Amino acid sequence: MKGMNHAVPQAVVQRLTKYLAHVQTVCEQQIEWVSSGELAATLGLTSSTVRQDLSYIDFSGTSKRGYETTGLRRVLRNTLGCDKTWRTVVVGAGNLGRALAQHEDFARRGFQIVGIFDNSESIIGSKVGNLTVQAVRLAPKWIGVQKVEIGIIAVPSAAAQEVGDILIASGVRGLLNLSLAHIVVPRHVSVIDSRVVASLMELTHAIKFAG
Amino acid sequence: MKGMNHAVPQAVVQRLTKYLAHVQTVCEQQIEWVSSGELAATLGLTSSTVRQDLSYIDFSGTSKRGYETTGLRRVLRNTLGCDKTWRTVVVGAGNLGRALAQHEDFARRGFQIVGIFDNSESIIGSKVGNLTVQAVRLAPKWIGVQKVEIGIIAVPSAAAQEVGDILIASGVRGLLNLSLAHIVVPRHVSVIDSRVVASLMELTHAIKFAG
DNA sequence: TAGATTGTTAATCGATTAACAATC
DNA sequence: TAGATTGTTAATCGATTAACAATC
Repeated sequence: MKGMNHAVPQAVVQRLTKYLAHVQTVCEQQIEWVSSGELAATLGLTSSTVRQDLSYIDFSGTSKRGYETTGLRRVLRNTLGCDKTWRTVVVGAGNLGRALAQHEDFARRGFQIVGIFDNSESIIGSKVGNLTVQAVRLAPKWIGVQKVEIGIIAVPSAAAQEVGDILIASGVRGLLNLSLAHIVVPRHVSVIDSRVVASLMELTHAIKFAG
Repeated sequence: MKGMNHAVPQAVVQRLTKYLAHVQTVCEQQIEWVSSGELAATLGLTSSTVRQDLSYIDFSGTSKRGYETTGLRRVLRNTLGCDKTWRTVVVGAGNLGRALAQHEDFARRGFQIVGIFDNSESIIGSKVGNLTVQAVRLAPKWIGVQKVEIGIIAVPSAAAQEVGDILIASGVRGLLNLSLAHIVVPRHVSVIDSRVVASLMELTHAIKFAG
């Protein structure tokens, strides 16, 4: 209802990605309607939270029926920005960087990996899928020419800030940081920490204190 | 101070992983003391939040000096469970699964990948580092014998719940879910969603509404 | 000692949940 | 119509921040 009022809390944005994942599934099953109660039960939330969350997006439900699935999918995709293609580069062509550059889920959601960079002479020039690993020093010019919008940082923590600075200076608008390091960025750039490794630590903490 | 009182809020646990990353760095630089103000400035928090967070762990600071770095590192590692080795398997030997199985950061933090499984005949038997990809049907027995504690789910979303059920029945205590699917688990098992793909959506949402 | 920094309590802020009138 | 479900307001809950006495 609030539509483009965009002060959507981060906690809500995170849940929107979950709603989209589920709505995508039910759409594929040709199911036409989904209620806040169903979404809540599926994702372990309360229906109140779901309705509150969906009030942030520009889409209305229907009394007695719930939310029309294809419409909800469209608006969630639009709100989350995955209704367009985002030109993306990966810096760091180690195991993780190479894997992400070829990760199908990224392409499917509109994240098109158009380049991959590394600093190691032994890796530069090698192939990753259709792409050839380029030297990091070529990145700034190339990113500008190719109108790259997103940079994925898949280098060791010690190099993460430096790579971030290069990407930002080259004009990317957002960074996905896969390292454990905290990256400082100017206000006009967005960063999200992927937390793959940190997640495992959260998991072991939880295991230690579970039944 | 509260020590093993373990109702540590998830938001706090997430920040503890960040404190550990930074404390690790300063320890390597032979710096002996770190204050709540420094930690806050580095990570973009308030010193109040840092002190409140550290009050959950069994470690005290010193007036006028702050926190002794190697001691803080030890207690954070212990609290987060990365002071021991966790026997871990990966299910799904696609790009992402293979990359994670070989990811150095995991090994460095004590997550020892002892097995990798897949369902595809064309992948079974192939090598991933020192490991050989095994058929998923062999997982339950193998996991029991090998005393595996953690399972990493790197299969497509549609198969994630089924793989989770197999891992849980085999006796793992925690799951790291890399798929976009929501996984339902019994109370004695912990799950953390890694959100690599979802993070990119959070990022594009942020980019759309940034300056 | 004087001053910096902790640990902790109280105040504020924000997010979740409950409740219910509106509605299809 | 009757009943299920939304949208929204108000109440609750929890997390962050401010403030300050204790302390080294």
